[in-house]
Amino acid sequence: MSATASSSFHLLDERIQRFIWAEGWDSLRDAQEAAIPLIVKGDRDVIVAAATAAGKTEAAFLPALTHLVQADAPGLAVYISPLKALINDQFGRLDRLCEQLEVPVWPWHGDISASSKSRFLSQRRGVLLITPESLEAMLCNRGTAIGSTFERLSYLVVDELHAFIGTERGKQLQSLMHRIERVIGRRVPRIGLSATLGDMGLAAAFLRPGHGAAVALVESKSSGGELRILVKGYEEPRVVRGEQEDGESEPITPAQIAGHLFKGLRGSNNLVFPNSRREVERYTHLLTRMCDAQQVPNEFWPHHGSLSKEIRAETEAALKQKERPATAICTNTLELGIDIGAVKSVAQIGPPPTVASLRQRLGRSGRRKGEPAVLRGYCVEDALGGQASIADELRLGSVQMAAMISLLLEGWFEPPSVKGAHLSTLVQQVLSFIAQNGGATIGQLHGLLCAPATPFSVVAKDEFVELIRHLGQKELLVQDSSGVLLHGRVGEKLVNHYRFYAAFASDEEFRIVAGGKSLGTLPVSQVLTIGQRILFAGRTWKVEDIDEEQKTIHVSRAVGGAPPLFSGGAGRTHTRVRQRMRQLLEGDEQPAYLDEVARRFLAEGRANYRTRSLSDAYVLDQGREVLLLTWLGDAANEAIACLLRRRGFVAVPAGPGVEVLKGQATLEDVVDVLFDAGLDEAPPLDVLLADTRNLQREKWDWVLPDRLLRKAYGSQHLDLEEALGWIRSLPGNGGFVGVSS
DNA sequence: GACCTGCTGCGGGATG
Repeated sequence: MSATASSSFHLLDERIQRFIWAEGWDSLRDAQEAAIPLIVKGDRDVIVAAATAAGKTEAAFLPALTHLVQADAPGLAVYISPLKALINDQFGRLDRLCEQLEVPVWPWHGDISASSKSRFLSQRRGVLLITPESLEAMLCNRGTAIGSTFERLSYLVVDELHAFIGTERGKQLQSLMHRIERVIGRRVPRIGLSATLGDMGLAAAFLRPGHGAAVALVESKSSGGELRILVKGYEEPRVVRGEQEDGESEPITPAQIAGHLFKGLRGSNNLVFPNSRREVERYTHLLTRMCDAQQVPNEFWPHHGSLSKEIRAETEAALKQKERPATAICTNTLELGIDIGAVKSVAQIGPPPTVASLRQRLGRSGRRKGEPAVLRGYCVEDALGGQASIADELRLGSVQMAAMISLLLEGWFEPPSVKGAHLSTLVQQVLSFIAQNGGATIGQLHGLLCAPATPFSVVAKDEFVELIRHLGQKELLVQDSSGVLLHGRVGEKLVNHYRFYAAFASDEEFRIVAGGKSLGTLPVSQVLTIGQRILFAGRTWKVEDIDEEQKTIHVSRAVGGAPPLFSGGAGRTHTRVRQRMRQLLEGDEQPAYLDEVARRFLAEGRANYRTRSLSDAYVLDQGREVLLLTWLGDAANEAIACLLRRRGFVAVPAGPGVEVLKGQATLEDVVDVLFDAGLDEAPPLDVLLADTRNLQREKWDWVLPDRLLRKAYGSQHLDLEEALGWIRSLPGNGGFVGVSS
């Protein structure tokens, strides 16, 4: 490390400089160079955004540790991570450096012993590595000790900031940091570490609500290397009725795709993303069977959230070791965080959930200098003919894949959605603060959580009062004679269980056990019968017994069988993606990365788009239903559906548009009502959703009063402004109406 | 027609 090359190096403590020499690092990365002077003084909030493996952790900790060891009294830095695995990784990396500095490092999460935790509590100095849930538990259960525990706190470091923005857990994290600062009576510098973000302003506003403009921003300049892309199309033949008498017929394209993967991926490390756990099982099964059939060692390993820790660890170990090549078939469990080394290529089967997610997945490939990142895309479309749907005719899956790749190449990806009010998490934070403080007045709670520049500042005073009253009716809260709020009968029970600490809900699941050995878990919503065959961990099993008390399914090995269904929610597609899809269908651009079949899909989509005159027509008459083709994102389509429902129609968002049941009405009636909706003022969310049921999505939604539940849902899921903007921009506004059938 | 994350305090009994 030369003195002239780096000015930031000299800002670091001498012992840290010696450590860097000893490690043999030739230079500081640009993100570290820029972040050190901003962080070392410990007087401001900073976001460091850089691609994976750019040394973000060091960018935060080299200056933060310098500050800690040079302070008059021993200080404390708190590092907050979304994953336990990441805490364990970071502990390994930090502990060696910190040992030389005589700074203790304390991992703290659910798997850490109580004795280690109490040793930290007696010392209260060094670096604490913790999850939001463990921090919640600490505030909840050790309320009176919080002031002294964090007395010497100098930094709050948030890792994987992008994974928190716009989520229930992110809202919880904001509230936890805020509550700690309130107890110790001063602001603590917040350091956010993130993958590159589209909108740094949103991230800054998230890190320091109300004062985002004052957050210092460091963005790594290191540009992405070369990217090689191949997208292959596969056509699934139509199933002729009568051929499937002995049960479900298996589709044939997965075996073809697996064959291509087998040839292309063997001999190197890769990740395959088929978008669902069920498909992970399907492809792992196909690929391991191919290894068996060719009598070669297996190179394909499954990884998803329903698999046991042991099976996942086996896959991670296969990827990490260097002796033999390994490919993981996975869900987004391998998208974030844990270090699995560089992979040669990434395969994406079907369009990815979002461009942002595709980008994150590709970040795992081509990380060594001079090596390109490689993306293999696979598109499956049903053969046309007979009763093909509009989605089939327009080849929407393939068009979406091409649209998302073209946006990726332009450097665009979805900004995080930060409009959600997350009132569910407000309920949790009210209950938690009462536990911490041994009771609270309504004014105290409102001032803490809902005042300007707090995490729930969108909640008005009257709404907060309504919420607290409702929590009283539900026996979550009671008021004592002096007006202080305490936990009610139900609240007491819920707070005094460890499930309370997580802000997000989770499905109840069955354990799957074979011969006494746990294989993993399966969501409880799934219907199962004894004797049925399921695919799990890449193998076929027969269900022997279902123990509802113990929530356990006992299985034995079996041959053949249909894969089990996993429960799931709905994806959210952004308007920009839908508009690029339309642009692709209207234009004649030929993306070079499409193979012959994928090119044919695009050509067929374009031909059908023209035949139906969809450049002009936005109303498609489909007999009993009308399809309004908006080419907007899901949030706007859902808002349009709500506007029509308010006026008596049955309407649901449907891919690139909104499907409306005609009922007794005519197509012209539907269009009239649509224009009518565009003339009105934007209705408040609770009015818009007045007739809609089943809005509960988050953990505490079940205790929200109806009006606030609608507000919470609407703030997160509807884009009313965009919906009204679309209606108002329709051609002629009552004049020309495009109809196609 | 999706996916992921996380979790305490205490008491009882065994062991050094």
